[in-house]
Amino acid sequence: MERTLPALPPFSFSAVVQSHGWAELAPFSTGAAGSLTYVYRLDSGRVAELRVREAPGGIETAVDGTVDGREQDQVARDAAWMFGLHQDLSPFYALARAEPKLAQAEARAQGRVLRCPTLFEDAVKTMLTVNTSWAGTIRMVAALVSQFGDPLPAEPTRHAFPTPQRLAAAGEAALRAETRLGFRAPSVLQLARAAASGDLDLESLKTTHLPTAELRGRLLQVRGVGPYAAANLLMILGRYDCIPVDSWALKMVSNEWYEGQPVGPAEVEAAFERWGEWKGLAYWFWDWRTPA
DNA sequence: GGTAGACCTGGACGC
DNA sequence: GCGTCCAGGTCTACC
Repeated sequence: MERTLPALPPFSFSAVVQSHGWAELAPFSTGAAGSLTYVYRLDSGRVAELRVREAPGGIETAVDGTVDGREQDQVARDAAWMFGLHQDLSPFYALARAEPKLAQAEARAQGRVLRCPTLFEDAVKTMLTVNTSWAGTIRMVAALVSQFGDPLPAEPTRHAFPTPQRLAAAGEAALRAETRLGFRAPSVLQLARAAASGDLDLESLKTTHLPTAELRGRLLQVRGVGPYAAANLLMILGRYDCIPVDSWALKMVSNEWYEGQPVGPAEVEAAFERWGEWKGLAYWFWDWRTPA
């Protein structure tokens, strides 16, 4: 089944896919002609491959197999969320036009970041970016998906992202020894158990009207989510008041404004303070000087 | 409130 | 091939 979904302009399919490294993490993969595929577990329990590619003014989605009306609605809803089709970033572009380092943002339709269908999946993946190399994150996510995700019937070597219930049932020992999550295993397990039991309704945070500070506070209550991870999840939720300060951010800000001298999170915050509620986007899409 | 050290893995490096 | 060192963000104990 194929379907075209419109996006609020300006929109660029490739800008979303390339917005951060999420497209490199299972069960995403890049397909022919720049399309994006995602092994997808529908609410019905059926596992299918979702293929997304650019279409005039938006995206075209395709799902294999017979898709009933309820599944069609779910695919449209989730694809719109994943690509931020309804996001209005015009206030950010209005500010960015006056900043040479962001002057190309509107023309390139930069601003949307690729999301997973569920905040649970985004949260687990964010936890697995913590204190490791990007190669390590790719490895851990791939292991998690292949060991605990439901297989794609047409291609059983590919799997969907595991459900909270499936991960909750996995023991910490398995997550450490087999999936090699290391010290992140208890955090992932605790998050999965809270989501599976209903104690933590992560998905409701996608539509909450809570002030960002309060939302950030809730995210920080999750074990394994510190300032960096909370800011990253807030970006995914469309809240840009915080900057996900990691070692890369410290290095880039040091190079951009402090001639390579060591800086801390306070200097990173100060550098983008004037961007207010668009701070995170200004940081994310800044045209950084290449380190010497 | 601020700081130091542990957590865990994989990769780089030296021998 | 083996051992050592390092990068990476969060948590906890301690001051």
